[in-house]
Amino acid sequence: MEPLPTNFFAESTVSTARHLLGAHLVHEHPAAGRLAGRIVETEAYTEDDPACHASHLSRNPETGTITGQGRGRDLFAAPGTAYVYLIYGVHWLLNVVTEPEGTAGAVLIRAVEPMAGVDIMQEWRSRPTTDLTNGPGKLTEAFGVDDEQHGMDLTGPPLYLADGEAVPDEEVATSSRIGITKGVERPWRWYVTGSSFVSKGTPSDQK
DNA sequence: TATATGATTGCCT
DNA sequence: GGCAATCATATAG
Repeated sequence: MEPLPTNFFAESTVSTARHLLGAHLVHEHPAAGRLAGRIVETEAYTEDDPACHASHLSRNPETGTITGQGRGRDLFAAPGTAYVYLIYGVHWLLNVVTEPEGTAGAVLIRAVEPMAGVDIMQEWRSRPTTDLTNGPGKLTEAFGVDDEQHGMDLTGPPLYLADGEAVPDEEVATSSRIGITKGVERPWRWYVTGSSFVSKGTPSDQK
């Protein structure tokens, strides 16, 4: 199980999100040891996407200067960089920055299937196994991820993405993204059908 | 400067 | 099913 290389994340955000299904999220935690899970749900956010944190920013192609302030600036970082942010003042969400440096984009890791360190995850979350990592805010708690990991390179330890068995198209479904109010029509959520670790959210284009 | 909102979750009725 | 938690950032004034 090898770490995914930087160029894996340099391709388009949308295809990266699709191909991240089946890959592994690994955290070699300094205190708790090795935590790992198989990715079963992702979402894509791109530079021209109204739902993206970088949507209100712009970049001068000549100078590379980014106009505007805030966390979205970090979406222009090098591919494979961790983008971790606080949502609702309560939960941390983990993204992987995509596209070449200077172009904004990221894939949100929404759900994983626990593979290693389940006992630790259970200790930290005190919930049933199937409710440990089946949501973006849940898996960061289970993996011990917060703003300490923001900006880290995810192509090597301690926190990284590793290859896994590819998920065939027959086992992959798409939908609109969950919990957003802008860019609702874009079908940029991918998940593994039949996995009991996919999040329970409702796609934003549904009632 | 002030107010509203969000890539969510879990507890309460 | 309803809603509070809790804060960074966006947007209004």
